[in-house]
Amino acid sequence: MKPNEPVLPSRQIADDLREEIASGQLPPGFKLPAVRVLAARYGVTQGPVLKALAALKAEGLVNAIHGSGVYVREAHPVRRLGPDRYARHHWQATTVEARVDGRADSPAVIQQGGQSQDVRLTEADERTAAALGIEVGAPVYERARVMTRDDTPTHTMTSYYRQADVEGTPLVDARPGIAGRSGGFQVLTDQGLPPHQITEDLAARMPTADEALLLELPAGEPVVELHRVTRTADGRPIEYARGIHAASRFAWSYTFEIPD
Amino acid sequence: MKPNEPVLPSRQIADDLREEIASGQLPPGFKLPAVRVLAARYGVTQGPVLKALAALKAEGLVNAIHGSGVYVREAHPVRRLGPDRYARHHWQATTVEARVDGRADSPAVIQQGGQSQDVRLTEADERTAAALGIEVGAPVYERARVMTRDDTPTHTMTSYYRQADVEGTPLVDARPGIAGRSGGFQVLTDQGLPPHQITEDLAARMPTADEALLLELPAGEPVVELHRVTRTADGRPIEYARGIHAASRFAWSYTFEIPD
DNA sequence: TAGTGGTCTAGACCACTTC
DNA sequence: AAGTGGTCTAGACCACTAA
Repeated sequence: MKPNEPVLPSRQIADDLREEIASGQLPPGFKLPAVRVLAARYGVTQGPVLKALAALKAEGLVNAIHGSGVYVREAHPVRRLGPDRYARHHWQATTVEARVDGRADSPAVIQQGGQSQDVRLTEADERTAAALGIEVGAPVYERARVMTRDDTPTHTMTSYYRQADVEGTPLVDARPGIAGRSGGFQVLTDQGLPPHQITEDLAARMPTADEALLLELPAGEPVVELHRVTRTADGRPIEYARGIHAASRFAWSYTFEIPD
Repeated sequence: MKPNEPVLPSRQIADDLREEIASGQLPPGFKLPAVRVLAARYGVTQGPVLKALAALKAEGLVNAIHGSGVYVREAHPVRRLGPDRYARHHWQATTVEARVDGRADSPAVIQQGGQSQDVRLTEADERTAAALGIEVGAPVYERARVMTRDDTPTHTMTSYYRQADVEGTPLVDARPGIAGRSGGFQVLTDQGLPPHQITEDLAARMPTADEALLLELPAGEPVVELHRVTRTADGRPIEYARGIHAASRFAWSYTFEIPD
């Protein structure tokens, strides 16, 4: 028993607001009372109120816009990622066309979301080398993408390929729209390296400052780091990719048989 | 260009400490200078220093112990979870014995970690019912466990079974140690319901207050919520489980073939 | 320009740990 | 008892937003 739990104002304020948000009394998009108003209501100074709001921001419940107000956050739909997203019929037929119109929001490209692309030749770091079965420092093509949905970034995905595997293909054409959205698999197939098997490694953590900025993450939103190694039927690695996902926007699903 | 980025003391302090931790200058377990010392060093009051420390705590980099000091957090070893952990040879042979000695730390049971167990008969909620293919409110056995490693809890795992599937088996014996560690699969096999296929759904988020308390999570540590449905070879669901994992202690790995 | 979120000072006070 | 993290007051000030 803790009979004399002291009532911390900042804690009380946070709890009250959390409750009002959960109950729908403060619906998404709703503007909270001003800091000074809340302070007066609870008979405290600004400090504790700001502390309470910081906690709610850390929980991703509210979103403060500087000179404007504090708003209840809109809930984002969760996208469920299963093996189906790699299904052959998604990319098999898709001839890789050169969309050189440059419109980043070209409907054919974005398909429920856009992406930027940045291709460069670089050297394999330790993990990339291990995944692709090459030596550290060997030349690899890096294809960095930032995926967007509803005009806000949802995740990054940076792929690495052995230089020889993709040299001269549309994949290493830096123009935006080229080989977007799984086009990579089609290109590899054209190169005689059809993808067959995928290994995905997942881990969750808090974002670095850079990641939080890039993905426009609210304070207190974790990320999921995903590492993917794609291999041909005979086990040869052809792509290593690592992505950072805003955790609240995704769920992963895997089905497998129990091994012996 | 932002030439005149103002230097916020709290930001500066956090950045400096973060850098010193990353560089190993402040190794894990090391005690940081006292709040008042840092304040004097930077020529500020306690406020900004506490704010900086709050940020580091939120990132999981440091751990404050009240009257004692602020310490650089120890890194825990990461356990990699692949399908192998369900392999038959792990539980097939393991005859389910009744370990009624009551010693929770009996070596045969803990096997690199302990677990508590709590069994009760309850009613299926919506998700459980959907997973097990039964009606909402139907009776199910709930087997709640808290897994421990190095004397600190790492994750919870709560399984649900149709009442008829496990009635009278060691699984529903609440005595600790009974049917621990995957013993559930052996029991189901004995019941003529050998597990064959598993579907796992994962999502990451910040913990609720309850979860943070139960798992002794430091501020700023996310959790991974895992839902598992186990089925027999003919697709009949026999177990639904949901677990909460301390994110920093696990990584998940899945390998699958690209579908058509 | 008025109202907003946000940072900060200077100091008081409390709770906890360590010696 | 001394030192620690942590919350709070009262008020100043700044940066941003909206009308």
